Amino acid sequence: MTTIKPTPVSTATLDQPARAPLAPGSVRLSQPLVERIEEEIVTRQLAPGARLDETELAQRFAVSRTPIREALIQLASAGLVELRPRRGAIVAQVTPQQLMEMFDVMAELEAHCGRLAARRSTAEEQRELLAAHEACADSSNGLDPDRYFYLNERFHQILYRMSHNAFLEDQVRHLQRRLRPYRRLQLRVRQRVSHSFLEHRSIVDAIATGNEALAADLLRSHIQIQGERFGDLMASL
Amino acid sequence: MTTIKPTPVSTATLDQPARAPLAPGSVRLSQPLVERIEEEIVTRQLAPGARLDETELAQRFAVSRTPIREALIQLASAGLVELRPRRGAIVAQVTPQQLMEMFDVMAELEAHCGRLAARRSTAEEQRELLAAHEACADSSNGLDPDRYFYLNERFHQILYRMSHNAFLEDQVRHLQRRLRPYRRLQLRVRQRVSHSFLEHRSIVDAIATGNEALAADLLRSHIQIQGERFGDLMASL
DNA sequence: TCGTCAAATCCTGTATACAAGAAGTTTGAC
DNA sequence: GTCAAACTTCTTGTATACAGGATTTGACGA
Repeated sequence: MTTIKPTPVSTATLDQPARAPLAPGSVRLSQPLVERIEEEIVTRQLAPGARLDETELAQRFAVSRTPIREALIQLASAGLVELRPRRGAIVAQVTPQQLMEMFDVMAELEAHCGRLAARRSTAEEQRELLAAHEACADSSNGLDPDRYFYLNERFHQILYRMSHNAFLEDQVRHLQRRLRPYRRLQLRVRQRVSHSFLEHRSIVDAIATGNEALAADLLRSHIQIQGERFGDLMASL
Repeated sequence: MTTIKPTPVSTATLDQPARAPLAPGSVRLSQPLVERIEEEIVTRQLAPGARLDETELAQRFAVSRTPIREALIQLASAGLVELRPRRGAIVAQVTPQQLMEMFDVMAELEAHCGRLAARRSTAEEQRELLAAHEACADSSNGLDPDRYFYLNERFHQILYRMSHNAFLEDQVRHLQRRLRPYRRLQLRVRQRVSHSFLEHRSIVDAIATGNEALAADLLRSHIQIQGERFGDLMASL
């Protein structure tokens, strides 16, 4: 796995990335509906544990039960919904334990992205990453965490692409999305935004200088902080 | 992430593991049907690129199109099937490039399992792993690769559990299943079985002595070999 | 002979109907 | 008054019907 991918040129936007054809969970089928429900789960409009009545959802979204069921199955596959046979669907309840486990895997995957990015990324991509980092500067004072959250997500997504491993990119993006509400809360912890911004700087440098081990370690720590400082996070819920 | 999980006691069998409630893709809904189709895909009865006609499948499995559709959506979420809107489903075509990418991620995840196992596993679990390794001995001469394949899978699954990270265990098991047909082929490469067996021995030792870095490195190499020596594998197709 | 266009056919996506199981309620007995 | 059992109601899981888009087939023209 040391060869450089021939065609790193991706025209995908960050909001609608060109996914690999095998992208897990990227079922392009009545996608708007899935995304609408997903949005309500991610934003906590539909709280964890809430029952997802098929008939009720069907009425609310003005469709029949069939597409609702199919959407719920997709969301269950993504881990956002729990399907209890013959007893209906509920919004998945994530325990602190599970959350820590997920952050742990996330840290490992991002670390690997960093390692591969340091090994394979082009100068052009590195400039792009730096630009994304610098774009965060204005909102790194912690006054507008939502804006920083968005730009931070952008920064990481560029990093994923730089791994030149579309499968890895897809897996880590899925996890990023799934952890979204918790990452968002995390940024409200005191000083987290400014620290995050500083850490990004070192990450950019490590990748630019091709320091694979350092890039991996920095990214692992960068993500793990969110998992370890977990008391703060749970307290803010 | 250095704390040890309090309850490592798992009564799950290897064939039907007790999955975490958030287990991605573990939608327990008409599961037999999903598994039957999955089996045909994994065993190449349904070859990559083959059209999956809903009506035809419905007739063949003696159900209506509805459960078939729901099964296909689940399989698409798992990456085994590609759903092309309004144009039907086909068995996912995995390019060598994608396969290498998947093996790369697999190597990283298994390496992390090894690291965590070295850190957290109990003496009891380590004995279990050793037993699973020793059970491979009889079929490590390469004369019965299918039997070794099964025992090898068992060995790795015990390892996953030893990470004490149910989410990681689930993710890596999914990938293991998805790469199954290719791993199977890999074992037919000359000397691979005997080498694999020897590598397991070092892995067991590294974990037993709590050497996290070594366990991770050994496992990474152990898996990467399968991805890297891919030329041999493709030639055998 | 090959390419193009059109009609017919097929298949998917969605709605709806129905049956079976789960949950909730009421009634009866102790 | 409390507990249990049976009944009612609700919800899920599956079958089926139908509409609209995709594909295929056939004919016509270059």
